[in-house]
Amino acid sequence: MARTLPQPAREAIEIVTVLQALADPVRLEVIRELSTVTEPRSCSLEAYDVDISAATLSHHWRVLREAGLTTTFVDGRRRWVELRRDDLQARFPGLLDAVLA
Amino acid sequence: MARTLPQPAREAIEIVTVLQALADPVRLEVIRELSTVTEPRSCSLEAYDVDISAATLSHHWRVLREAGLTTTFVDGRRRWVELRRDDLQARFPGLLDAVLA
DNA sequence: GCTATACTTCGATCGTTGTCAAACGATCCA
DNA sequence: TGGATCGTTTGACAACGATCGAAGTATAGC
Repeated sequence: MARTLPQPAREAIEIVTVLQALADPVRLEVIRELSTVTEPRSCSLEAYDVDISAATLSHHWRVLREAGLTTTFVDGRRRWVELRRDDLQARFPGLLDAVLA
Repeated sequence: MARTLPQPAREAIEIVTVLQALADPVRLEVIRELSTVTEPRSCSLEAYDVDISAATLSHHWRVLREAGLTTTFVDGRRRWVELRRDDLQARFPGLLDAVLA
């Protein structure tokens, strides 16, 4: 896990941006799938139950990361995504649980 | 309070639609202001701290109502809006609290 | 070095949406 | 009945955003 792509600090995460990021069926789905595991998960298209191109999924990862919902790790050619549970819980307690319930 | 404008039944409220409705700064603001009172509140522009036209606010009330977030009552020339707290709490427990906190 | 791999970025398309002014509809009241 | 008021709807426009294929970038492995 070489480096981490740029992402907002915990205090810089904005509620409107988070809601905008969650307000898309594809992103909500991948966030749900991310929430079922605790370790980082592969970024790749095959790992998710969505019917879009790799380019589009890449766009969604960026939106989620820039909104502060996920962390992306780069490891060679592979990328890994992880939900920022703690940061989100600290910033907006209960929000993620309510959305994913 | 003559009639109530059409709105989705509790079971028909969708999470993505609710998130889309909340993911706008103006709508989030008026929802916040609505949440500070328990009775229905006036629909009129002067009653809210937003910098838009009456036509645009009217559009936002429609989006919120159709998403299932609010109920609109018609009484003569006046309209009143109310947060659907119970329906939202039943459908997505904790969501509204988390968003408004 | 070369080539295959894994994902991103670019450029373009096209539907969606936030916005306003103007027109409209309904209601109240003199 | 005729205005004035309150709010919606319509029509138009610009900005945004989801999407894709193609080109680009970095890395692994030979």
